This record gives sequence, structure tokens and C-alpha cells, in this order.
Amino acid sequence: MPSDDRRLQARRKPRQVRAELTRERILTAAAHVFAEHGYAAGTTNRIAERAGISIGSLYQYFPNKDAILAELLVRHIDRGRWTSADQLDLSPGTLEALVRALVRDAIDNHRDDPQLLRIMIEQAPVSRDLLDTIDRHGKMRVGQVRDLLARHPDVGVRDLDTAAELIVFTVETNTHRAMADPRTTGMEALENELVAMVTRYLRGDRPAPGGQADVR
Amino acid sequence: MPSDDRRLQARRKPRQVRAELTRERILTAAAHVFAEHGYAAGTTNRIAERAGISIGSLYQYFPNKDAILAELLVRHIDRGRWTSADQLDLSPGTLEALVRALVRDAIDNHRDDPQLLRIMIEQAPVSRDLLDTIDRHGKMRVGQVRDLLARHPDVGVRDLDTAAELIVFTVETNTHRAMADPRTTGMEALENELVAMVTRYLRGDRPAPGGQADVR
DNA sequence: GTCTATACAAAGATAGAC
DNA sequence: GTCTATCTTTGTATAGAC
Repeated sequence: MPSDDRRLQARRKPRQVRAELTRERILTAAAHVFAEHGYAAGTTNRIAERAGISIGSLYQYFPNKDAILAELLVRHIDRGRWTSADQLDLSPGTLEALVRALVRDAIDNHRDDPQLLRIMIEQAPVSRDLLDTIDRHGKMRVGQVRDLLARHPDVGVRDLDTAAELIVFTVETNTHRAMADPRTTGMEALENELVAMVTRYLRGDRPAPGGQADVR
Repeated sequence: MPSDDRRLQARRKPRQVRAELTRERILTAAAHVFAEHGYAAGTTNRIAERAGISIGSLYQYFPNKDAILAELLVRHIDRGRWTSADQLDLSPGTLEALVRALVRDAIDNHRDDPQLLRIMIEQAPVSRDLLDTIDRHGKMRVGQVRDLLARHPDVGVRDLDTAAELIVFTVETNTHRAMADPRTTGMEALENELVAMVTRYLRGDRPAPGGQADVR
């Protein structure tokens, strides 16, 4: 018995950490495979292959394919909290600076899979529960922006709710498009135009506050 | 023989029209099924069921599932030619009027399936050929808008190419979002905000031309 | 022309050896 | 813990009766 214990001890692999590592590799592989092939064509076999393990091993870490996507989604949501939310709140700079921060934030958040996942939930069987979570998260972001707009003195639009939705969606989706487009060389051009569009929109019909009129 | 002919004549069903009608029903059903379930989960069985025919009959009208999507796509492209392209070109009204026409056009074109199809091609095995056609079509629309912008005196942005892409995509995608959102009651709010955003963007940093400065 | 029944293929998931 | 081999399910597509 004691000898048995010792053998077990000696042979024991670092279960927790190594298992966790394998889980990560599977998730990373899945993210890439889903991104490349879509959810349906992103088969578990392909995921296992890319992760460098067998299909059998994969199923030791996840009960089924949907669970992999679900995990991917919740992580994305958790990670997606606004890195700059507080920062933005505290810096009462120009309206343009605020907008630029929003755009930059969107670009940054798109580094490791943007709304690729948003597209995915349209074709994947996501649980009602998870869908609600995603929805809540989206609404939260819109709400944050709405509040930001409400507080800024230079904002001149009336319908803040519609404006916030419009802005969040437009910035996010345009960022995604540009990143997905192989022709895109740099993000500067888009960032500038996006900032310009949103800023001028938010200022309202009035010219720049305090600006000297450039009548021609 | 003559009697045979008469019987055939008497029994002859209106093949052309009826067959064409069935084809339409299949396509309509497919559009709805794809929209609801996505391409992968939008099975031929479901399509047949929704069309009110059997799976066997479906395959008498289309050689395979992909062909159904392909037909759907080409029709969308054909139908999608700008109804108002000439009209827009000929009416040198205000910039806002031009933008509003663009937005209205997008809304109208979204009645019977917008870029639901665009999303679909990301998960469906579309032929390279068809993909190119779609791409050409998109570029054409962007080019049209670019030219329209170039000609209008009130447009004050420098990077017309980026601006045209940004506008076309933003208008199209926001329209789609609003229509897909069950909370949406009417399209007026979005239309107005969209028009406001794009118009102010296009005017550039200058105040409205000839406008008296509203300095506060 | 339309149906039912079924062949065939592909992908998800499991069993059991090592 | 990981693998290979295999079962099961599901969806596309066809065959043949009516």
C-alpha cells in the first residue's frame, strides 16, 4: 500500500495546470477554426487536429461542440469589459478625444476576435441563457455610452438612446469590416473618418462651439 | 393515337406556370428558413416542409441545396440595382436630400432580405464565381456613391474612397440591424439619425455653407 | 409530378485499449 | 490521459411506387 502511494505520487502529472493548458489550446484552436470555417464547417475533428490532440481527448475536456463555443463566448464577454470605461469617464476632454477613445477601444477589443462571435451566434445553437447574457452585455455598453454622451456639454443630439445604439454598433461593425478586409493596410484612415463622422454627428447641427464661422 | 392526344391535351396541367410557382414557393421558403436557422441548420427537409412539398419534389426543381442559395443570391443582386441611381444623379438638391435618398433606398432594398445573404456567404459554400459577382456588385455601389459625392458641391471630406465605403456599409448594416431587432417599432428614428450623421460627416468641419454662425 | 422509403456521407460522440 | 476504432445521428440526395 505505501509503495503504491509512492508510485502514484512519483508518476503524478501536474494535472491541474496541464489540463488547464490543454483546455486553453483547445479553445485557441477552436477560435481559429471557427473564424476560418464558420461554426458548422468548424468540425471538432479540425479543432482537435489544430490543437494537436486526438478527438477523444478533446471530449475529455468538453462535453460537446456547443460547450466549446459557449466557453469562447463567455470569455469574450468577460474580457470585453471596457478597459477604458473609468478612464473615459474621468477625462472631460474634447468631444473628439472622447470619440477617439471609443474608437480606439473598439479596435483594441477586436484584436483577438471581435464580433466574429456575434456572427457566430447567428448560425450556432446558442442557449437562450447565453444569448440573454450577450444581449445584456451589449445593452450595458450602449448604456455606458449613452451616459457619457449625456454628460458631455458639446453633445447636441436629442435622441440619446438611438444615438448611442447607432454609434456603438457603427463603430464596432466598421472596425470589424476593416479588419476582415484583406485590402486594409492600416487602421488609421478608418479611425480618422470614423472619429470625424461620429464627432460631427454628436455636435449636432451647430458649428463647432466657440468656433469662428468659416463662411464662404 | 388521336384519342391519346386528346387525353393528354385534356389532362395537361399548366406545366410552365405551375412549375414556376412551385419554384417560387421553394425559394421563398428557403429564404425564410435560412434567415431563421442559418445555412447549415436550414436543412432541405425544413425548406420542403415550409414550402408544403416533399423532399423528393424539392429535388425535382433544384439539383442540390447550394443551388437554392445561389439562385437566392443572384436574384438579390439583380433586384438590388439602384432603383434611384438615375434619379439621384439628376436631382442636384441639398446634400441632406441626397443622403436621405440613399438611406431610403437601403431601407427599401431590405424589405425582402438584406444582407442576411451577406452573412450567409460567410458560412455557405458559395462558388468563387458567384463570390466575385457579389464583390463586383458591392464595389459598383460604392463607386456610384463615390461619384455622387465627388460631384456634390457641399461635400467637404477629403478621402472620398474611404468615405464612400464607410457610408455605404454603415447605412446598409444599420438598416439591417434595426430591421432584425424585434424592438424596432418604426424606421423613422433610425432614418433621421442616420441621415443626420452621414450628412454632417460629409459636410466636413465647416458649418453649413452660407449659414450664419450659431456661436454661443 | 408528387410521394415515401432509403441509400450515402459527414460529423458528433463514445468505448475500450494502452 | 491519450489514442484508435466505431457507434449514432443527421442531413443530402436518389429510387421507385403511385
